[in-house]
Amino acid sequence: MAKVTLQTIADRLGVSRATVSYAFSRPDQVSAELRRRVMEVADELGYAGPNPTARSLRLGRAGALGLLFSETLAYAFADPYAVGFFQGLATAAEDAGVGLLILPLPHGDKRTEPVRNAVVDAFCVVSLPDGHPALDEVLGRKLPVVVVDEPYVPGHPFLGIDEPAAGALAARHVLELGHRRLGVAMVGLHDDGHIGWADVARQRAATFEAMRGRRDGYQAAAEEAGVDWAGVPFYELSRNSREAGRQAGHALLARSPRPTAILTNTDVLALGVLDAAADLGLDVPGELSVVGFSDSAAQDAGLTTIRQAKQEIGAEAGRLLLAGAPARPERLLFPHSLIVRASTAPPPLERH
Amino acid sequence: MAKVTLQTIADRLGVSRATVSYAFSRPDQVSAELRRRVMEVADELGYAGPNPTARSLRLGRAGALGLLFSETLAYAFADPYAVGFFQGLATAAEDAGVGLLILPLPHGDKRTEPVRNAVVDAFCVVSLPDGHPALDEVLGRKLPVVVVDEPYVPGHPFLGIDEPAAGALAARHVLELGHRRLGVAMVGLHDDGHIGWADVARQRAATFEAMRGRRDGYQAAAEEAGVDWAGVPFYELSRNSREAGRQAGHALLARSPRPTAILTNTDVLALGVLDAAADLGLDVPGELSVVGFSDSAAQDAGLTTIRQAKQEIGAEAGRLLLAGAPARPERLLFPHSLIVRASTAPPPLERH
DNA sequence: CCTGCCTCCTTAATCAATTAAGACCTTAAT
DNA sequence: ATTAAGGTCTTAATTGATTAAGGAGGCAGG
Repeated sequence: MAKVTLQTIADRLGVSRATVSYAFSRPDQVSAELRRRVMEVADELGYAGPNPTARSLRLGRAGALGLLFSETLAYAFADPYAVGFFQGLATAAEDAGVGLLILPLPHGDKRTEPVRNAVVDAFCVVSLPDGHPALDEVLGRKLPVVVVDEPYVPGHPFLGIDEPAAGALAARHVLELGHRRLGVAMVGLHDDGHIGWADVARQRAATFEAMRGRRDGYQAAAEEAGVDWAGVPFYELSRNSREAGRQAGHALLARSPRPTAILTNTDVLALGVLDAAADLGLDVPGELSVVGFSDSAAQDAGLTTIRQAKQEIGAEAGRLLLAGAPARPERLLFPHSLIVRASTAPPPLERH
Repeated sequence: MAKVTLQTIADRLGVSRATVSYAFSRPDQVSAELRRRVMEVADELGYAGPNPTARSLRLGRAGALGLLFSETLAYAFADPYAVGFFQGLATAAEDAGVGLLILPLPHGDKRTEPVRNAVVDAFCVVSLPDGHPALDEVLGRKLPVVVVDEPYVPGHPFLGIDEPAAGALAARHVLELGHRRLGVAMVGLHDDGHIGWADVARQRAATFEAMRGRRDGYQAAAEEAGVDWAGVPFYELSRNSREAGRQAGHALLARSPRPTAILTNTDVLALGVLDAAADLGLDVPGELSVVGFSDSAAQDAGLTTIRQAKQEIGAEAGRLLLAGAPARPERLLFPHSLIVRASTAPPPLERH
């Protein structure tokens, strides 16, 4: 079965290729009778319709939006925050009738061919660490780009929240409740797979801008309240999973003196910290307060968290990229808010 | 800024287009010195690299896998079963270095251009109702296709579980515990948005093959145990959400006599039924048993459910499509198993 | 009969690359 | 001096479509 193209059909009918093309894509340009015959022959020969790649080439549009995640896809789909963002973006893509091309970025691997070869009209970059090679590759494509959450790339629209402000809001909440012995569990600061305590220098050196900003907010609020940040135990994770959160929880809760409030930068991590507290028979919020982030998995667990407009961000990213006119390079900050649920309360009274 | 192509660079350097192409894609075919100059000029002119569409056309490979869902994307991402499947497929795509092109299929709309124009090497179709127009469109593309869950398309590989057997397994579990008054809540039977009671005729006429099979399993097990199926209240939903499950739960639990066991075809629905039970102050499993499906959201809630190998199915689908050699059109059934947790128990004793 | 206007179709340029085959020059071996 | 072998670049065919411009024929109106 040789390849069937427009030309094959044209030859069969003794007409020109152009005519066959018109029969498919502009029926009014061709007599009904001939069109019928074209379709008949196409059917007979098993023609698969105008080749989309050739069509794309000629028309100069790919009909797809490229999507880049730092994490492997398997992991990205597991993160409720990412899923929320996806939903928003997908809705925008749907409205525009374009596909969403999800590009894999294998972990350590530096293969960026998928980005170089992606047949897309624009890129949406989500949470790439500072200086990730794929980002250069994307910018090299000279297509419209928006960046979500991180990193900020001058000259392209940026969508996200005011991370330091959001972090400070979370921290201030427990500080205002009276907590002074804080603990922090964070994921997504570095790319190196490190798990364990992180000192202030390492915290500051985080390669992921958004998380770095979030942490800066924690610290600023703590210092504002007179808490010495260097004394705050800070546990770093490499995977955003409930199990990882539990591990961090155990590490933090084993400290003496034990923290009375733990800040986490994802809800999933916070759930794990709650697991750890349960393991130790600690009452939440009586003996321990826990704050999550994103309001992605928090509701059922009664978790206090920071809500961010995931879906709105995704939808707006899609809209910017599909609008036709190139978007102005603005820094668009979306609202966030503190959602107080049942995982935070004033600290237990000190014993004397 | 005019368009920059290989030719632009070639003209600038007074060499042929072929040479420039070689400089980019086969460095060993060109002297180091010339290659350096090519790169220099490319940089200077702001060349974005070989056009992926043209490249795709020439090479005859798109570097992407098309993915089709019946649901809108926003909804698909919200379903934990779908997410699990995604993860498996994404991993396979990642390994092969190809992208995943997610194609939108707007709800009622019959626009199938996205499928016609998708630049992909193969399609993976997931859970399309019988006779969905997009399926014809996909088959018309004459590319490799695998179908997951439904519908079965002769001539193409099919991946899924033995739905009637899995359904029967779920039903048999509660029947063996002694339940005789069953209730059923199902989603994804029809495409018409109907919410409410469904009689046997309507149940049988379901356009989604997998769910139809699952239901057949329920009925077979019930009749095997001597339960009259026509007397089993059957509530149909159009959305797979916790809230929908709650609605179905209330409808079913308001029946007299009240069912002692409720079968649902998704875990999310089952959670909603548990909510309804809680609303009514019913003890689960003391007064009511609930069975979910998929083991996607069941663990934390202690839900008895049927586990299916979501990720494995996704991974295998990817492998089949990316293997190079066309896959044999087999019906691949993956294992499923009953996971008994805390939501099922023998029915309460009858009062006299 | 001539003109103008449709309708239907063809011609040919264009989109932006890849790559087998061949030309040309230099160097090394016989 | 002759031949072979490399290295470097060019020629030209190929991938599969879209579409502006133009031509041929039919038909109506002046």
